[in-house]
Amino acid sequence: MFPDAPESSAQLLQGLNPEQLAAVTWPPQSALVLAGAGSGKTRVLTTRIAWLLQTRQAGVHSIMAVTFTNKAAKEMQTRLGAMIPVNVRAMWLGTFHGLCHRFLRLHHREAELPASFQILDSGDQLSLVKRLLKSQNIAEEIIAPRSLQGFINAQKESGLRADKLEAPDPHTRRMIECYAEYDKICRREGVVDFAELMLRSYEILQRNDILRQHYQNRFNHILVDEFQDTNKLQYAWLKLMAGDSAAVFAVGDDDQSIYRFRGANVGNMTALMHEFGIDAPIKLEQNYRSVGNILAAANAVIENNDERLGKNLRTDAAAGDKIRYLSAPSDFEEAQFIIDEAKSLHREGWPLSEMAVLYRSNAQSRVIEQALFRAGVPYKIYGGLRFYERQEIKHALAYLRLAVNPDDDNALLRVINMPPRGIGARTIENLQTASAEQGISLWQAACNAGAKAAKTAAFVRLIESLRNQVGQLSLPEILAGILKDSGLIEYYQTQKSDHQDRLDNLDELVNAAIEFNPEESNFEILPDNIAAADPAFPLLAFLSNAALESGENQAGQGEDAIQLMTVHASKGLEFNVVFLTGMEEGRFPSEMSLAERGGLEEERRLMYVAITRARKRLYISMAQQRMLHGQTQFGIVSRFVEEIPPEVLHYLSAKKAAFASFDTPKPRSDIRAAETYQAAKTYGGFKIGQNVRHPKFGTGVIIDAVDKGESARLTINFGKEGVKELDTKYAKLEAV
DNA sequence: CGGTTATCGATTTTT
DNA sequence: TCGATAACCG
Repeated sequence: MFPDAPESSAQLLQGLNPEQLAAVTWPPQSALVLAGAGSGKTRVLTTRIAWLLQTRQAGVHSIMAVTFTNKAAKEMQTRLGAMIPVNVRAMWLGTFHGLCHRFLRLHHREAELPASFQILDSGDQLSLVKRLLKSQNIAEEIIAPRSLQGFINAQKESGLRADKLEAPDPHTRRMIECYAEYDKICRREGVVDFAELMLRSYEILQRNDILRQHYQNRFNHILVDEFQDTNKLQYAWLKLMAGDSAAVFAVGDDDQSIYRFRGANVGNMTALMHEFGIDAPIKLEQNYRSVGNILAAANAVIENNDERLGKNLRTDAAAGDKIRYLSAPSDFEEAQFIIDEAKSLHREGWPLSEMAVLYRSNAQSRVIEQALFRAGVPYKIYGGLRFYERQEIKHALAYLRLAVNPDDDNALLRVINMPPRGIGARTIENLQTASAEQGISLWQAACNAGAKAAKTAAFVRLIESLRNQVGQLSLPEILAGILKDSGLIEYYQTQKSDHQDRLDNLDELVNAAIEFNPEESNFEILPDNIAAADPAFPLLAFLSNAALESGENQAGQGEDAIQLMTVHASKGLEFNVVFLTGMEEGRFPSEMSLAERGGLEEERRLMYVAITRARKRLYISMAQQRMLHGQTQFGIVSRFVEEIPPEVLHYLSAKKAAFASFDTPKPRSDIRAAETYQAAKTYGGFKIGQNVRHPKFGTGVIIDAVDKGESARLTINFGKEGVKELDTKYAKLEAV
């Protein structure tokens, strides 16, 4: 089946540098590959799999490859397919959650789950939590739904069930009780949240010797991408899957660990080394992406972090352009600058799609977006609400879920009165009381109540007839049918606003159903897979897919547009031109992160990620004045900019611009002009928003002032030195 | 029941 | 500022 092994494997390894070659052809032992940004990480990972297969050291069935995102999994799959003729689908290649899902479908009996179990996405999870709090009569002020949701997920991701938890205080005790109740509801309704997919799989492996041994025998090679992002539970799961014999080949970069806030544990990297007998990591330090000056900046910034495994990127590329830095008078002018620059680069022939505007938080995108819109420059924003999160899509899917499992209370509540069919809060409350009293699902309660309540009975009939179609009609037929029969389409047609978008999305959903191929989903198609024989199989597969896939694989591609996204969202991407915006103390590094232990270092890693996205040209900008949350905020330049060696920076009219704006404030064309003017009042010769220098504290910005006649009391933000209150009578302040 | 007003709060996010 | 969510009234 394979071409002659030695020859073709030489071809496979062609063009790898010595570090990469060492990693790819590492003996069948565990390894940690420290792969810097742009060092060919994905290539190493995929080539190693291809090499293992081609040299027959491993068969497809004995390899597991894990990623975090569907995108990364898909990319590995395609790249692997291009390298070597192999049935990649037979391999366990996918996301942590995708593989756990597959595992639970295969072993749903051991997992004590119904064959038709459904996956809750975070929105579903939140509504379940809210429902639970209401039923327990716990006010939102006592326990916020989101905090309970976070609590439950955090516990699950540490591998802890409610009965294992100890309460240090009464408040936590209530949370633990809610956690226990939450799991009970999930079991009753046959639903599983994201963290549960992992935890349940882990527990089965732990408790079931036969299964554990089966998988430990099966997988000889476990390859993990973005290992620095794994959480405690994922690491424990990997350990169980690996057992004593499998070689874990983990690729990651501790300098790009930016997801601690959602449970990622960089400590897993050193833990892996200790527990899997790895003496030293393999370092990939040759960077193939960025020009010298950009790399120098990245290295210089990240060197300020203490807790590192140690790694320094190098490149053969020329120094290239210097990093262009602009201190703009306002967010408005910062945006304008970016647009002018992007337009001129575009005229020079750079595609817009090769330019990215990065910001720390989503709220910062608005100014830039508006400016782009006015200038007529096409742009694409990442990170809006996803296709499968839209309400009309969730409504439609809820009907499908009821078709598969009517006991899914979440789904029932979502659509029992959507479109409005006269079943109001009162009726629903009655159903909920009945369900709680008799320990039955809302659906069963609705069936019982049918005789008395005509409207409820009509809904029950609607769902019944839907259920009868399962196995009779095809998935798209069922979907299109229920959209019509339920009145959902008609409802949106009669709505005044944003109806067309929603109708288009529903059409899109039907299209997705037509094109959906269950065999390509997360299910492993095996002759003995009971799920695959179920008449509801296409529906189940489609729904699982919708929950696990964000669904913006091909959305809006084609047009040449500037890419707007948060720094987080940019991880893993690269662009010829990057505009790194909003580089102000308090925004980046974010004020909130400074309060957390290790927060500053994580922000710095984020900065490192941002810088290393750029191939050829990097712009860094800050706004001395920014409109945020309806208020004008004054800021000074981020300490991270000051960590960049001056010799790789090129200053663009920074100080001139600063003076110009405050000495001669020009009326701005938008409504905010009035507020801009207010900042021009002087206090002891200084103005709010002005930059000043203090002999001891350095440079700062005046954020507030109280006039005291002769002198003034100024509140000044000195960045690293903190916020000080100084009197102009005593403090030696000079304007900058 | 369903639309309208008031209130709150606000990094980062994948599955 | 703006958006989501909750109480409120017709």
